[in-house]
Amino acid sequence: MSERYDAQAVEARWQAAWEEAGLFRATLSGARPTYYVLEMFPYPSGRIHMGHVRNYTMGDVVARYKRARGFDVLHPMGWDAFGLPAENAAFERGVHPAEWTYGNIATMRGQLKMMGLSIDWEREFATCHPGYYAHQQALFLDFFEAGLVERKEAWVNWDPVDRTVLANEQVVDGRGWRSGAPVEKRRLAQWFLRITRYADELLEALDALPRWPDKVRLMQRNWIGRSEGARILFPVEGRDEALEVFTTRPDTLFGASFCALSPNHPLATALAASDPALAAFIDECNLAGIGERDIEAAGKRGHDTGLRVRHPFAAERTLPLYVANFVLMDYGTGAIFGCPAHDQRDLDFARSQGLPVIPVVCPPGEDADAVEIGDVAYVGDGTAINSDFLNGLAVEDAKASAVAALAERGLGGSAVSYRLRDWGISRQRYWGCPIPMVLCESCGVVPVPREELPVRLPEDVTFDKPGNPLDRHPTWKHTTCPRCGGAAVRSTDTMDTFVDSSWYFARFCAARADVPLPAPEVEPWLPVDQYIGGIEHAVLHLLYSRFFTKALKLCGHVAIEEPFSGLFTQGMVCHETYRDAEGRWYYPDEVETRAGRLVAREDGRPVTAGRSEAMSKSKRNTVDPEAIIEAYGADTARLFMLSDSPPERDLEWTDTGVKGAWRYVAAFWRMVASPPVALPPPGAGAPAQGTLAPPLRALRRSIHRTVAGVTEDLERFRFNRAVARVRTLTNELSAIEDTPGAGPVMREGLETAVRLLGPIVPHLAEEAWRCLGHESWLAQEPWPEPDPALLADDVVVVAVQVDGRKRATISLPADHDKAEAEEAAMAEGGVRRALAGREVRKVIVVPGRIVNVVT
RNA sequence: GCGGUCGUGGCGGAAUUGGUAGACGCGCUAGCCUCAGGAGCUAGUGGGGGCAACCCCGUGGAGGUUCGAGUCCUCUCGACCGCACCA
Repeated sequence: MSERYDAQAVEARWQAAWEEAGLFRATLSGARPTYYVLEMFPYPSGRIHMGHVRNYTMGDVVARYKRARGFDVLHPMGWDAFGLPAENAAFERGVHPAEWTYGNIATMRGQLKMMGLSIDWEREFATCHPGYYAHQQALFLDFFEAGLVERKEAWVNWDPVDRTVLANEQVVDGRGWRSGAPVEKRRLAQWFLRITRYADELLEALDALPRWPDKVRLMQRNWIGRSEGARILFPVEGRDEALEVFTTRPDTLFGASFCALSPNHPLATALAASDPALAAFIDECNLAGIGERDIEAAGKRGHDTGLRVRHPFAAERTLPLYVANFVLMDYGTGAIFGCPAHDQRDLDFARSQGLPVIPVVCPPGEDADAVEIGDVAYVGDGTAINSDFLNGLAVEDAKASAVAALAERGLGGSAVSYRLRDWGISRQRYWGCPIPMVLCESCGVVPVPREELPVRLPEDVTFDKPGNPLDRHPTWKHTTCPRCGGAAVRSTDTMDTFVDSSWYFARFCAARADVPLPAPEVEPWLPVDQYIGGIEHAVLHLLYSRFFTKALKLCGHVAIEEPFSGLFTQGMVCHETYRDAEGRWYYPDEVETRAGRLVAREDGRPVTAGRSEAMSKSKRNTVDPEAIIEAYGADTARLFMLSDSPPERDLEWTDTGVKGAWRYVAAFWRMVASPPVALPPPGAGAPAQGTLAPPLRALRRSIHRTVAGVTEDLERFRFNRAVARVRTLTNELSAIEDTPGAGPVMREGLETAVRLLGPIVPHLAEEAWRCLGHESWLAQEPWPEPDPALLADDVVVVAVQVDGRKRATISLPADHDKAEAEEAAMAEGGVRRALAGREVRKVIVVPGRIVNVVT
């Protein structure tokens, strides 16, 4: 008996050998087709987690599989290395963000290498390195020149204690996450990328991404939120201006009973200057929490400006103009007309203000005179009533007529509005890519000359005070204006880290090039053939990358339309949670079972197991990948990651499941190291089917069917099924009898299984390949091809039903006809018994599938 | 509220896409073996009935279409996810 499989030694040996041989270097042979597989690169938080293991295992399976299929494969890795946690570490522990980040990268690189990933490490980069962000600044200038960059005032979350702008996710219950101070809405000058310019393109191109999950495309569609409607002008009484409003329901215009402005609408601001009560109301709205819950709690409130606007279709009709808390400034025009009868929000507001409710759409089949609106607005289809020239028209026709009439009067026309807003990329932080712009008192906004790039982050910064270290650095921001030569200041904003991740996929094609994206190196690889990552990036990262690709194309950097032609979103890795009576969380390795009860390992206090949830530090339900790899080896971890659940679904991490994966690894090794039958030497070729005994013939068919099945499963990302198939084959091989001819079949079976396992458990497979007497790299061996002649059985088993219930199975030649099947079915005892005393009315025969006898 | 996904043994899941439900694995049961290991081997394992051959029930629930439904349709219950005053 051979000794136990020593995963750690085997894995370390092959990892070193692969690296030394440079097997995974991505090269453009020109002769083979290219394939670019990419997993979302990690944030260097400190250590890899199980989500990374799952993500990178899947990507590695694809990379190794495609290599075996004859592709030149690009499979790179890098680091999404800018971001706030590095600054928090600096603030809390006094370590410089760069030092913290590069230290984490070193640790995590080592951990990833332990996984045996077939990555081209020569292309590795970190986005915080000037060699990367220098090019990002150049791209920013290109975008600026192309008119895609804009500096404008925007409402932001301002933390008055930390003196910084906060992202929405850093505002918890209306307070800054670190200072705890109530966040204010402030208007500040910010840098924006004009993603809205591409709103329609980004929307329409979703249809050209068939290899993206429907769910993601739908989420992006909703995020862009295109809606068609009308722009309407309401002349303001006593003022020489008109209020512009966007609506999707111009057909309900005759039901209007008020207009309302957002608290931040310019007209509201202007009116507030001479109306202290209004000013107070607006302040109140801006101070109120920005969370939806807060708004819900506040209810619909408004302040009557005293102004009245004229109805565009009936000059004699005027409507009150309010400022209302529920009107959003960043959607449409920041002002609405309210038709309470057919919009729930307007109805709520109208009821609270005592405004009239005029039904103007009659639901189908109802009497126009009897239409009444209670507490629920009618938003459905119907026929226009109480609407002058629109009366009798269906909703869609009424919309068209209303728009035409508005255009005729010069009081509006059709319009499209989007939920998508321009991308504010300014962050008042240190650890990010500096925005290469200078602000000059006389010249305004001036780009930094290209020869001065990169604008480097200063290293001598302090984090002991709140606010932006770049802004308070003694010298860094002071510079001269590139245009007039006068004193000027640099923009002290850095870029949102989503900018960094919006083009890294392209940079991997030419990671060290001295221009951002040299076409000869970049074009053969792009777009990414298969992108893999978490669903949490369904909108932002993936939408920004799509926008960036269009912008890069506009500026001549790439020729592609879309960054990722295939996208796969994997599920999360979950684990049970453990808490004691006081609500304290415990890590899985801090609890154990004693006398059938879960207790804390340390003090034996009882612990209850809660539901399985996504692994997170806060719930302490994480399992450290490195510990698993040290205990069982990377192959076991990889196998488990793939085998227990479909990849798009959440995976429940269980210790027993991991042990099961380990058992398979060890058992497979045992079978290869000491096979149950003697193997002929390698290279003898496939055994001749005709000479074999029936069980060996069947086994060979099974081998070739497994190849076909696993191939299809891998192509379709059904890794769990692929694993199940190889396990089935392994079970069959281990049951082989020592009969004449068994040796060659066993060799064929083992070699096939090893090749099929290559992408999944690469170290075990490589070791087994050598053990079987080969001297080549399994990692470079071609994928097996099934023999088509062996895919079809010569005998098939067909179920026989009587009135739809299975009564027997019959064996038939594979090429049987209907009559044959019917005859065999009728002869079957179970069928005859079930038919006793009944009259056969019909027999349905689907050859190879089923016989159904109907009585 | 709007949009979406999903409900299959004790558990994770499979089912040639309308054709033998429960592959593969975990767990469990019984037995064997042993240099007592993170073992290994054999058999069994949806529920119920029967000595047995077999029979009945069974894919969240209720209907429907069909020779035939886990799969399609309608309603319903439940879980999860995304968006959320988007005019």
